[in-house]
Amino acid sequence: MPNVICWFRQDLRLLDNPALTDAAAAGSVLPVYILDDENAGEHAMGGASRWWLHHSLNSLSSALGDNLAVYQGDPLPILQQLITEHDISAVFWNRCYEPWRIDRDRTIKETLEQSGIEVETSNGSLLWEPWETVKADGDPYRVFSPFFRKGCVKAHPPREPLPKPESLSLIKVTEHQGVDALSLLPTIPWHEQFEPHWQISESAAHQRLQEFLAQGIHDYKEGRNFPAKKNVSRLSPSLHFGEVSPNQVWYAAKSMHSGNDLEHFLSELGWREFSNNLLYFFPHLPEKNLQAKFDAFPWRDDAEALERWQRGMTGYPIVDAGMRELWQTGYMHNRVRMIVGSFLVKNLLLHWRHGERWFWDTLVDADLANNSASWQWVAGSGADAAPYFRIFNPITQGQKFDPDGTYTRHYIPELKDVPDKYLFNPWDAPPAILEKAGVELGSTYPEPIVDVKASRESALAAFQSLKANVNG
DNA sequence: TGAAATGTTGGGGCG
DNA sequence: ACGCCCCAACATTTC
Repeated sequence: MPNVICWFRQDLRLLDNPALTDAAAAGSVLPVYILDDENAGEHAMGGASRWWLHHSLNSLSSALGDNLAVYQGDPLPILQQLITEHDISAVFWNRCYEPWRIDRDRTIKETLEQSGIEVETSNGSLLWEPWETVKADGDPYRVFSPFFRKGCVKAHPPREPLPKPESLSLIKVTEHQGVDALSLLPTIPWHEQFEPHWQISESAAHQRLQEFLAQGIHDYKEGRNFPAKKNVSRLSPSLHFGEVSPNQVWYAAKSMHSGNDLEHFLSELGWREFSNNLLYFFPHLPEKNLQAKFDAFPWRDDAEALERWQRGMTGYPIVDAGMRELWQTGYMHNRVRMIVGSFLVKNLLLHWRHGERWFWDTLVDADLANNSASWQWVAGSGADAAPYFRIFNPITQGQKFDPDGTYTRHYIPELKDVPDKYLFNPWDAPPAILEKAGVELGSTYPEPIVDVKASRESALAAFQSLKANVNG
């Protein structure tokens, strides 16, 4: 049996792992993980993601009998050294789709092949790879619905999940760094509050999936809008790191359900595909407006407002609840992501990149494709984006989607005794009611940072000026 | 995967 | 019985 490497990246699982399956069939497998901050540049993993990765790597290594060889640095020389030391004849990995990884991996593949090493790459992370989903004329889709219906679902069914490799003969390496040496945990114990909210392993991801399919998916279409309800899957971090594959989720959901709730859930997987598709064809998506006319947008520069938004101190309870959920759990419910995003961009008039950067650092599910595509969607500068005039009102959004205040009061305990009627606009409450609730605006909870009505109007004016610039 | 302004309709109170 | 006004409840338009 030849010796081969299985290079784990965003596929930290044993089931439905094409690269691992192929490697196991080819020979004795040296399983490797390499933390690469060198090639990532400004897209190096954020803090919350590193915390997740720390636990996920420990789980994976333990599932491999503590045989995962862990390194840090530029992967090419590390792989070359391993190839020499262990007489490796082939390297297997599942493809990643961030521009910097594509460039890096292309170089690695070419270099290794030139030195006579076999390199085999597979699709382990997407239902449809970007180059499969182009329009008839070869251009990529820019609108979600036709992309998903025609480009994806109609084209061909996703690959069916693979079982765990039948036999897996592992090569033991003792001189690697180990997970702890990667120093993935924050030095300030910010992450300790994450712990109660997450179980991080391949089997935990499957448990989460099964629980969602048994319960949360019922009424998904409506219930997913309510952050206090348990109608969202919360699988995003596991999909990002690959503890579960989209193929496994896709087929498990289809085998158990049908109808509207299923269709809407599958289309959320579709948005993940769409984001990856956009990033692939528009590699500057994380930095540059997809619609160039937004380059002229008169963003404000206001460090204090940004910090109040980050800390959940804007004085708008539904916004602050979301931002505090993010800080405390590494996650935010999707409805609330849209609300806080709209607030940053359209009420505070701060550049969407500030939001993108903050989410990148604080989300356990931070994903370059999803994060940048979604921020551009919110800002209106992206593909198939929310039109610029779609500005969420944080008061009515709160009243609509957290009607009894369960979610908001959980994250904003200082407002827990404010009656529903004033929970989302406490400044309108009669002084006696605030006093009774133990609230003193400006002291126990902030005054609103901006007036929604006025800031909405200046946002519309700003977008209007953009239009004028383009037309003349 | 909006919100606000404006328009329309229809029931009820009232002279 | 009738017109008029008010206003809620929708519907449409506009940003």
